[in-house]
Amino acid sequence: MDSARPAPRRRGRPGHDLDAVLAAAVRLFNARGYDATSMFDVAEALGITKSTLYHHVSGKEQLLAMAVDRAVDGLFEAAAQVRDQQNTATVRLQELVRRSVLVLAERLEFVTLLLRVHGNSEVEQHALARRREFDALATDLVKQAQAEGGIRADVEPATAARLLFGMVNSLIEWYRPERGHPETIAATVVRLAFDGLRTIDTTDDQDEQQEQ
Amino acid sequence: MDSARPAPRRRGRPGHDLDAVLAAAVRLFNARGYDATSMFDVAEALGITKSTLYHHVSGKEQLLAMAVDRAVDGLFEAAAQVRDQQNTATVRLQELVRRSVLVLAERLEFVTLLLRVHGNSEVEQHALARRREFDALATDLVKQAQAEGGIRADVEPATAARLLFGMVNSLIEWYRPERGHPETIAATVVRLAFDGLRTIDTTDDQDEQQEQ
DNA sequence: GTCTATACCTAGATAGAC
DNA sequence: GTCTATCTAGGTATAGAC
Repeated sequence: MDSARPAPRRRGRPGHDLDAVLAAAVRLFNARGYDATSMFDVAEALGITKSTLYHHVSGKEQLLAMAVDRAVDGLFEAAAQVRDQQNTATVRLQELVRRSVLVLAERLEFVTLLLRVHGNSEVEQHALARRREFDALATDLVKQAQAEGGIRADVEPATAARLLFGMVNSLIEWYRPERGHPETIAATVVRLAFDGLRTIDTTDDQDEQQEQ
Repeated sequence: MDSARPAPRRRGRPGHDLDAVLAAAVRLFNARGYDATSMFDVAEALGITKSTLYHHVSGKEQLLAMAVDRAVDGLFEAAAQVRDQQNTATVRLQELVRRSVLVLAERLEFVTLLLRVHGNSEVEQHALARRREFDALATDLVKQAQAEGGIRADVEPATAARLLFGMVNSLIEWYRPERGHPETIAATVVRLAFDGLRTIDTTDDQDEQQEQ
């Protein structure tokens, strides 16, 4: 469930389990790009040969598929949790942003890979389709929030949604676990997105924590 | 100076000029990724053979270098224009955001390529270094704006700058010329970033245009 | 300025021994 | 589960004729 470094290694003796292989692959895919990373590179990072790597996985694409699935699943779990809430659309939109940030932070490497997919294969096209699904869902929530008067209506819903989640997604470029708790950064993103950068005079949000 | 489609073709008779070659290459690099695009693909898009392509350019990396240079140059020109203004840091930050959006929109394909570089070669590392320079410059402006009380000080300058320009940069994922004038989208980004999504009661900004 | 032909290399993936 | 050896496809780049 986690992409942590130490590699749990379940039972096989000296062997690497699938999670360890995936973690090493995804790390390289993100650092150099999927296409620029060879199966030799992945094998080398694990201290094994290419052939041994192929004993663990069916091919390069399988690694990509597993990674983007973990990212997509996380995002849709967040969306499902938000959908089942009994709040206003505006609050649910805030919640979706917050939970999206948490997913990004906790599955950072998987989401990073997802957001860089081009559509060059069936696997990549499927990933893009699910991303579009998520975008549509977010846009719809923005539309509802505008209709109930919770957020400004002078911006196209699709535009607002894309800028909003563009800000969220930009986290993959610089967020690292050392830079603070996911919950803290999530709160910062929500605050900035909804209240803006400008100095606020009337503070209706009392938890003014200095970030990090 | 522009990356327009029709390809000026200066003098050589049936020949392609460098700008046309670059435009075709960059379009493919963005659509499939730099590494996933072969020189054959570029040649095919131009209706010539690989060898002929190599008559025009020294190699694949030269195409990448030219593209990212156009992007970087645009961003630093914007930064230089802002630096020479006699405004408050807050207004200059707004101006940097606005002009950055304009550069993104006008050099969309070049900037897209720039923002996807990994650092796999000298060319890419140089591009990354210049991006970091721009980030530092933006962070500094945020710090100044906070010091003069123009924007909220309860967020780390580096965090605010990265989220702010993360929103700006996310434009490359969805902005297309058909979606509206660059100036319009730039105004929307500035409004959203500085005033937030939340409904505003007191409108101190009178140009409330419905976007697109 | 464009072509055909090709050198040279690295990629993904497999065979089969241990 | 891991290895060495190898197949095959496709990549960048060049030589040299027209």
